[in-house]
Amino acid sequence: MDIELSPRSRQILEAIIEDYIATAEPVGSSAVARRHALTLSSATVRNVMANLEEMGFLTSPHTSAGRIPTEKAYRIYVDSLVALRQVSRDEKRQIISHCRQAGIGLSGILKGTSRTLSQLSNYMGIVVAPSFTADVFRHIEFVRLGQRKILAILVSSKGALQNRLIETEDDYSSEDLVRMGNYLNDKMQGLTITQVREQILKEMTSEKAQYDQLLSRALKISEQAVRAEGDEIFVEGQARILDQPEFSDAARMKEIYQAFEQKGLLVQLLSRCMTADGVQIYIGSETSLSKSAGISLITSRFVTSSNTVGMLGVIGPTRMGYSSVIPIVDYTARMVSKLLSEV
Amino acid sequence: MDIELSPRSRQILEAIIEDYIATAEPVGSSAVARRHALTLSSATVRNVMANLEEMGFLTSPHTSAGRIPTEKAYRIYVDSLVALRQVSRDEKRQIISHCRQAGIGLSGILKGTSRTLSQLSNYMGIVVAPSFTADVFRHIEFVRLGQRKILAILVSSKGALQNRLIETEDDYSSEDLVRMGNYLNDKMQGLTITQVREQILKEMTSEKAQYDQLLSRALKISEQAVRAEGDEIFVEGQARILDQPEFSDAARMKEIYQAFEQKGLLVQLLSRCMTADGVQIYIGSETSLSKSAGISLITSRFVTSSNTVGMLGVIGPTRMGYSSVIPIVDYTARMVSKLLSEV
DNA sequence: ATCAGCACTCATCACACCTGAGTGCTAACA
DNA sequence: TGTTAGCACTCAGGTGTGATGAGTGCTGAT
Repeated sequence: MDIELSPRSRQILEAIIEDYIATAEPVGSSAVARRHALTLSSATVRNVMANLEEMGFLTSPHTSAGRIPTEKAYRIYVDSLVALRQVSRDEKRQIISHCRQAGIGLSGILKGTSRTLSQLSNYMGIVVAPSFTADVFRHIEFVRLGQRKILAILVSSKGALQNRLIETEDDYSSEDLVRMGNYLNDKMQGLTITQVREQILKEMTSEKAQYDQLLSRALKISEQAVRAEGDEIFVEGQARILDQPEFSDAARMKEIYQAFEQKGLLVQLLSRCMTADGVQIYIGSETSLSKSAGISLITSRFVTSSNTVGMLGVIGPTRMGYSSVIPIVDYTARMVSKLLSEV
Repeated sequence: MDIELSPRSRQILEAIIEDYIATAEPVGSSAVARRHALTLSSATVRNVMANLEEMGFLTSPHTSAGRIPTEKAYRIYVDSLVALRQVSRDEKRQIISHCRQAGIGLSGILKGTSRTLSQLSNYMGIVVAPSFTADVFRHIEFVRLGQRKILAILVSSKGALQNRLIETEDDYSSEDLVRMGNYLNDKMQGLTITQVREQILKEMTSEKAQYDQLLSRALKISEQAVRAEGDEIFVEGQARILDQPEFSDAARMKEIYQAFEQKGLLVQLLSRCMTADGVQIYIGSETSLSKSAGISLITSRFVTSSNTVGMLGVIGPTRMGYSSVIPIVDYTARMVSKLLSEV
């Protein structure tokens, strides 16, 4: 497809996209000819633009307006046209210092990170805390802390640890707890943690559990131990999106906010990004977020010391400053990984 | 002040407020005369309205429009005019069932509660999880769980418990931990938990700590144990606020969202509500939220089994359906208190 | 292949005008 | 004295008209 594009066409397309990103207004032929010091007249540019429109890279909102890039144009732009900016020294400094700032511990850093992303990009920053429910179960241990209080320690195959305090209705002896642990460690080898939970839930309704009081209660506790705590997700800079001229219209904004309110949707969207390495870019309908809202998403993975994987990124309008945001997301992901590996 | 108001004036004021709440449009004299089947002509109503305007209960956006209530009007309305609706059976059912739904444990219930509030009121639901930093410190204990892993158990004078897992850089023996505990229990009696933390921070910089390695590290750990975990706050239904016609204007919306983004502001606002019992109502500028945004807040406290206090409520436009929202907030607070005391 | 020129389109703006809801005031009435 | 009908006045908002200008597509010359 893009082989058909002559170098000149590509250059013009790039110019249009960048102009549009800068101004948010349809760009006309003369603007391209002028601002980009091409040795071409506006008429020639017009011809090229007509071609580009036919190929589906541009549309015009109406006859006598300039043209605006389509999703397809953005796609080819980020794939092959955009010249990525370097992350400036100042930005690097900010990323490193601000990420730590918001608080301590994992969630503190991540919160700070989402804020930093939002600040640097001027769009919405978003961070999904690593969850290790996809990891393979290795070992579980229950420790009796006191009356009706149990500490569950869950280890995944990657060495990730998860501690959880559980308060129970009845009291259990240390021996009971050891037996519970052995039972699970024996039965659940090789399953992912999500699967372990499913298995437990299944057994809870089984015949055996109906008769065996201890087993039944053990399952209940275990279930709490492996239950996925709602994926922590940090969104910062929601107000910033209102700065974008294309969202000054109330109806569209409403659409966006409603989409975000179901955080489940976001998580789902973002978990797709977890599998691949490096920066990933979703443009407009590729996000499969609200159909018409013209939103783009730039994400990257990060890794913790215990090898669990989280996701961070930036959400903004399709008309986003890709050239600067992409490197920022990339660099931030690296830095967060580094920061977390030090802990 | 409101003694000056004749019964008729009050009745008319009430009618205007309720009309305005229903329609969000300035209400004119004839509308009042007609819709409320008063045996009065519009001319008479006009006279009364002129009085009310002079007294500061009404303003007109411009000469030939109707009048809209001022904050002062809303104040007197909620204080003495409004006829509170009963919470319907259906709503009660919803409150009870939905609050439990979102998940388990405290934060699950609270999340569900904020969603329920939002759904029933059609405004924004908001819940602040109880924090016990204002409670008086009673007892702290450190338990060694394993290499470099400590469990801190903090008890407040009201009997509230807080467990926290702490990972340390160095390893500590059980004896070390007991000594640390004794030290704190001894020194910090009678202070609130917030004060305890301040005290610890102070001592960390003291001369003694500079020389005493163990003390210094003990303080560091203790500080983590009593550190206030960012008050959990659940906001649900942010998109709903866009339904309100008065916020269809983009600039105002932006203001609102920016205000909410600093959750600190919200927390501050809400912690004011913690002291008093029963439903509290803040109208417009009384919220000391963004000055011009015309926002009201209806809140009530709830109490957990361990006697810590949280806050829940509804945020909406000043032009809010007070008559139905107030009872809903009231009832929800009672129900949540009950729900939590069962745990 | 490039470009100057030209006719054409159409959103946007400014201006004027009209309409109607709502007001304040006054004078009459109970 | 309180209430009401009537009337002149105000002013936001809608509608219509014409001018403006940015931008286009096409054509014919270079």
